[in-house]
Amino acid sequence: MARAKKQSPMSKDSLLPLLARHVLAHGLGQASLRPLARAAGTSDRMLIYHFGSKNALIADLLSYLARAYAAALDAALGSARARSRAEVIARILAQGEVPEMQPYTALWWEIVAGCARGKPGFAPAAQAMIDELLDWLEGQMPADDPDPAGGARYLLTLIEGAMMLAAIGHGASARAGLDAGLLAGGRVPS
Amino acid sequence: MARAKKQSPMSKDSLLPLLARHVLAHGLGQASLRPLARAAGTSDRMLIYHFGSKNALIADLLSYLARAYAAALDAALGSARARSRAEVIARILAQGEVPEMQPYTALWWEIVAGCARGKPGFAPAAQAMIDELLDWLEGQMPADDPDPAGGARYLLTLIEGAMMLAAIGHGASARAGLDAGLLAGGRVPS
DNA sequence: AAGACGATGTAGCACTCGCTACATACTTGC
DNA sequence: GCAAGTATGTAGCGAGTGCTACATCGTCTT
Repeated sequence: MARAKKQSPMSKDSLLPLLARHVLAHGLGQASLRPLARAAGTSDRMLIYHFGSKNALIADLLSYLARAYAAALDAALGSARARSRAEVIARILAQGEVPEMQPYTALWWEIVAGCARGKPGFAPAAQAMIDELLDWLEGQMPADDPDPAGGARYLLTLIEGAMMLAAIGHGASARAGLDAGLLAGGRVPS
Repeated sequence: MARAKKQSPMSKDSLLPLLARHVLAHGLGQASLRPLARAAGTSDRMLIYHFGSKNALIADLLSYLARAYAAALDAALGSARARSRAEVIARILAQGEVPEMQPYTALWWEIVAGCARGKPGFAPAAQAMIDELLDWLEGQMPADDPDPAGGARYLLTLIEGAMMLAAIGHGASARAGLDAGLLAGGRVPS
């Protein structure tokens, strides 16, 4: 009755971390079966065997990556409230510089592009990752913020815009925009 | 001396619009030589002949698309100043709904993903498109805006963040964020 | 012990990829 | 008219794609 059967040393659960490591390093565009299999120490045959098809593998992988991203966020970010919205932004943008987060940001735009083209499995993963970030933002909002929920979404919008501009080499515009929007204080016209 | 030689009916200039139409419809991911050639009424052989390599073709194509995007923006957008920053955002987001602009937004995220992976030719095209949008935004800023340049960059950041959230199906968060950020008027904490 | 069954390797299929070699037009300069 | 060069078609190469057929190996049940 002891269910402690040796079990195969290879399963979805043991494969996914290795596959994730590979796509974080090399991107989803290069994620074809044979390179993935090599990275996981197995064969394309086995990947199909375990996941059924490449599409299913990618969907499982994205879902795993969303969970891994959540774990990385939890591990790397504090949960103390900030004193101002500007400080919330500063914290998350500083976080974007941390080396272990950069593969996620590189991968992120491939996921967004996949969403825009309607690829299956992409939208749920993207939404899960944004949900996670939004949760963290809400927890960071200053205690005296007049609208923590709306403010968190406002900051989320700014953050993602700034990350996109940074990705294409327009980071200076993003910084100027954040300064103009956040540091203008009460003088921001509607 | 009459330079009106018949000239070949096929050249980069005549091919690029047809190639652009194809990638706008089907995405950069499906942009391999044979489908592109079919869309342009020629052969892969001829594409290589005219552009030298696929990389060069993509680079030329992205540069052409950036110019086409600028032309589409000019044609579709007015140049009258808005009365408020919120109105500027409303105009550009309404523009995003216009059918002839949607292929560009779908393509946009593939370009961003290419930038994030350092693909050659992607960053200049992305920067050109953002420069164009930024120019238009600066021209739209209200006459009484205290900081038109910074404000335009601020709005650009918000717009791109909102478009990204919309692309992944998180448009509601983006709308809530814009409302919280722009409609709060002078009560926005810094 | 025998058979069933899950796990894995090997080989390969039909296809697409970017690109090239070669042959052939067609136009142009003399 | 003829050589030269430019433009185009055909065929194919070697590599990579997702995926499958088949054989095998090992464990587990009975």
